[in-house]
Amino acid sequence: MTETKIQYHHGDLPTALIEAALERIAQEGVEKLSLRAVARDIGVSQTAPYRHFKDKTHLLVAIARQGFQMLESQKNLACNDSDPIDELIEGGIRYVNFAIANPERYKLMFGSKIENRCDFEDLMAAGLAAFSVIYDRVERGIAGGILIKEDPQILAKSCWTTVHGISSLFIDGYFQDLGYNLEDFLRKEITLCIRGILKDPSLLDSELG
Amino acid sequence: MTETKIQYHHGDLPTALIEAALERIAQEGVEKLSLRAVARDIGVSQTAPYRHFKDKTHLLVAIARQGFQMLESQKNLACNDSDPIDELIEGGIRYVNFAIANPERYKLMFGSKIENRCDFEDLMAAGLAAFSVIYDRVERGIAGGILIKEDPQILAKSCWTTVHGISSLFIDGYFQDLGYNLEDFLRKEITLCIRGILKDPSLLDSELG
DNA sequence: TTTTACATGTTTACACTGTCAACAATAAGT
DNA sequence: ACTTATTGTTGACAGTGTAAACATGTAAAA
Repeated sequence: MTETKIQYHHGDLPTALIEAALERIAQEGVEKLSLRAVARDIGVSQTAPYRHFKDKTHLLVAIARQGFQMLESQKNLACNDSDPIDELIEGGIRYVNFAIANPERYKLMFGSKIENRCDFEDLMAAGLAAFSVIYDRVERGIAGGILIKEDPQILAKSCWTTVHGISSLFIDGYFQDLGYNLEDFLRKEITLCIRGILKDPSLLDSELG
Repeated sequence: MTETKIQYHHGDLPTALIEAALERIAQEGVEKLSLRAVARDIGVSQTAPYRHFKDKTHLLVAIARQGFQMLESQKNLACNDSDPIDELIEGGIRYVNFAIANPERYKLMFGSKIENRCDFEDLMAAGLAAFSVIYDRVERGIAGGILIKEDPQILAKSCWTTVHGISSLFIDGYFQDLGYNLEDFLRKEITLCIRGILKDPSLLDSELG
């Protein structure tokens, strides 16, 4: 008996807006997203969104923040692996796979579409929370004597740099013709990064040519 | 005797457009750039640009392509250094410095502002030409037995990933509070990357804690 | 229960954008 | 000199983000 009557009050417009925006973003790219079009999709007036989001940017920020939370849980998935090296590598692969599976969302999370992203504290916080998954693992790796004795900030940023760099170059089309199966390519690249921060890099010699 | 008469024909509108656009981009960001505003700056009608660029995107592509050429020459600067390891590290530092010095331009070169960048063959070619500077050095490094015996594509992409990842995270504000002097930070990060592809990583032990 | 206040919608309007079509002035080629 | 191509201009259209004023439901206060 779910009547689909047209009612003045939508019920949950904020989440409806986010979902509709996500659909459009996935379909036609972040760059061409129009707030009015999203409102049209839901069947609501063009200014209705402004009751829930201060402006277009704030809607985008909400979507981006959600993305960081997804990213965080993706990386946490690989946690039950006992080997810290494997843990880092598998987490990295998961990261890049998320980015490639949700390219437009990823662009939104990092690209320049959100102007002055630094002003959105909760967004930055979500980004750093996702980062802290890497940080914690690296810290344990150092404590366990597996990684070199360096500032964990430095090592963790090295890892983040690698997965973000791969994701973003891939999405931008610069890694188009790899000549490799994607999974193999990722594994190699991420392994090289980890090799760089390993106390005994020869541990990974078996993985490389 | 340079008369500043208002003349119907501008003389060199294409480069004037690029320069004015660059100025605006640097000042207020790629995202808010308006073609009409650029035309206004030069004192030309709003549709004049269309005689020289098919549309707004084509102007942006021209600017981005120019950026890749600058990047290429920046990296080539560090070429007279005989030590291939130093060469790679110094080139990398130069890369990131360029990106940080020209953040909005860098965003344009990689961000999603140019839709379907893959369709612009010359743009992609300029990007790959810049990449080939890295590639060549890596190839020599492998031949000289300094880097591990792997597909140079893999190793070169590892380097590119690192410098691009650092640049882009830095520009996006995620590397805000480093706790380090920028130069030191860069050197450490890039050194870690190179360490990962070195046949004998202990060569760089003196550089790290 | 009635009334009042508030949250959530809508309509209208404005300034701005990218870009097209039609027209005008200059420069180049015969 | 006459024609043609190049490079400008004006005017228009559809689309955008968003502010202001107004309308409608809903929840709390009387």
